[in-house]
Amino acid sequence: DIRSLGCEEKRELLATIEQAVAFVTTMIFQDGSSQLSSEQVLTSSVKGVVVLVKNQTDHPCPPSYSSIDYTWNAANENDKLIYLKTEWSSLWEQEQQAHKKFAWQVLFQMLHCKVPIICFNAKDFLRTLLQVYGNEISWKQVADSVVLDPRIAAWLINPSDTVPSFESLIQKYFEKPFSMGTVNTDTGTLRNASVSTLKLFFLIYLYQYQNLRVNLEKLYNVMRYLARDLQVQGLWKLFCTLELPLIKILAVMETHKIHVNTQELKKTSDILGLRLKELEQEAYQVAGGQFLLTSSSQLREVLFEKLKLHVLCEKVHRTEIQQLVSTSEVVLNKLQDLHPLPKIILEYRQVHKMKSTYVDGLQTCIRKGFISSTWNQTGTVTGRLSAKQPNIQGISKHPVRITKKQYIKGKEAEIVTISPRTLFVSKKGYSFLAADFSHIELRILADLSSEPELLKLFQEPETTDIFSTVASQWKGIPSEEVKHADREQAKRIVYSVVYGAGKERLADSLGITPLQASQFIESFMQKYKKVHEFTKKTIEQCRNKGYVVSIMGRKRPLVNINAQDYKLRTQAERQAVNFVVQGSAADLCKMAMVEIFTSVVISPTLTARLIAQIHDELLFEVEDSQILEFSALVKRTMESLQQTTALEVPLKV
DNA sequence: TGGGCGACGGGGCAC
DNA sequence: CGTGCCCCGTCG
Ligand SMILES: [Mg+2]
Repeated sequence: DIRSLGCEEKRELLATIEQAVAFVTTMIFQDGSSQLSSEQVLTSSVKGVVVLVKNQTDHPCPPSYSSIDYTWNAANENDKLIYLKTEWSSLWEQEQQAHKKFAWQVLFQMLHCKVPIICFNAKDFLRTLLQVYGNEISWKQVADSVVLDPRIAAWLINPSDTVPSFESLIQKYFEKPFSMGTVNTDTGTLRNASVSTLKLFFLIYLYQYQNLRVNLEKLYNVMRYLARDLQVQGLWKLFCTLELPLIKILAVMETHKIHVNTQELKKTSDILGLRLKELEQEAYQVAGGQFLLTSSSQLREVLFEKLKLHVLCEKVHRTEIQQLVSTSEVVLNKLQDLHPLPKIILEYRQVHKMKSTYVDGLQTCIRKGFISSTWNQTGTVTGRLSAKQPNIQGISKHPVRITKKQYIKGKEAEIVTISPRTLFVSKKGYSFLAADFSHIELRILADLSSEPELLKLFQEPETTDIFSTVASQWKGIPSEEVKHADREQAKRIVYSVVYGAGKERLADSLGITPLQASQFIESFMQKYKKVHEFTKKTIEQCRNKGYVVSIMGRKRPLVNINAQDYKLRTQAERQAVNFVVQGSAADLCKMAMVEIFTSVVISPTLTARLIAQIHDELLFEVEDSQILEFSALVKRTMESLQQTTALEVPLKV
């Protein structure tokens, strides 16, 4: 505990840190738990930080473990365990001030000496440091830290393993038979602790910390094995150059708060609520009774048992598991001419979705007028990011129009449009800047398949809009005559066919017959032969290796690729094709994030902050005076990834 | 008997 | 067709 150290001891400690070969660290929460105890990390507030300082051992690991320009060291009784308190009862006292200052000195040195910091859920650790020392430091100061996160390593090795826990990693890597020879120090360190002179009531705390020491030593060893595994699987570079730098980017992003227009939020919630009440009454009238409009099972009863609407309609969708007649949008659209109820339900659903998810749902995420999403780096199988509370990647784009009778009588207009994205407002003197890759997945597909027709479209400068051009070629009409609907149809056909949509699915999404859809699929395969070859080749490679690989070497194992079961096998085939394209797009967007972050950190003047990543789009908050300079930098950086990754096709932002 | 809780299914938004 | 998050209702 640094609070018990004298002046000389503090100096010694800083010297030890300078000599360290690694740090293994975790936050300690108010309830005594650490980041290693499974989940529940955000519920309890942070009490302090424990750091295991790894020192050079007399017996370094055998060379087989040190092939990454780094020597992994066996557990050693010289390893030091430090406790840094980060929470202070009152900063009025000089003593506490001094402790806080010294704690930061220790952490600052750790973060800047380029010695790896191993931390399970490193993002939460970095974010907490930024929050605790927010007044003293700039976010740019965490930029050159070297953090290793075992959870991310494990996820890269097996992205299907949804959030591996510390315990499961121990099981998998540490308690393997072959690890027995190298690691046997856990009970040793416990016994070596000479605690007999300490007062009794300290024993329990000491035991806790010794237990923690054991676990941190284990974590260090787990990271050793993971590092080896990453190297063997060719994932080490991806880990070091893309996923690790992303940790701090996400940590910094989580410390940034976005302002929300709470007054507008409240107002729209009320308007939507009134409209829902109206629709509810209309629905009860035409249905001839009350029922829960939000309940699909009750609606099913009304539509198909009471009114028997489905018998007048052939080929209605059924639900996936229970194989009941679906009440989904597609089905309700088909029923519209038979009865007034489906139309009412459709509007009710739209308004209810808007209110519950985007307005009231957003409201629950607001703290003091601001929101900040939690970003999950290991939440997808394709390498994408995910966000929650709020899911800022899923905010509706399309506005909803509400016709209102009387809200504030006569004062307001009859029709109001509600678009959730306008509820987010930038700081005064700043603007939001969005930069998105244009048709990134299609470009990647063109590159991976080397399809000449597709490549040509992207390489020719006269192609202003890819899907309009595809539509004009498709329908054999001049590009000026391509309508919005034609473009949308072309877009749907392209993405549907590429990812293996069946004729029924495509028919539903286009509102055509399955026969027409199957003809579309056929002629698409005919026109873009190399795309079809690419999908076949991808599936074949997956069958042989058991996994597929993205542009940057990200892997997705698909055991079902050789399954007997037709449904499982074909699903794996579609997942394989989708992964290569979606995963590669995720690679590129992450690379853009890392490069732009680095540029801003280096710049003494740029202050732009990343607000969100929406898969192929980066959203920033930029000082108004820097918009021109920064947007040029962003565009240049993103587009030059073509050269970085040696793509045949240009990237457009 | 009834409320709280988690798992699950259906539905719908994003890319 | 793929990848997510989140709403709601149902059920045990
Ligand atoms: Mg785009």
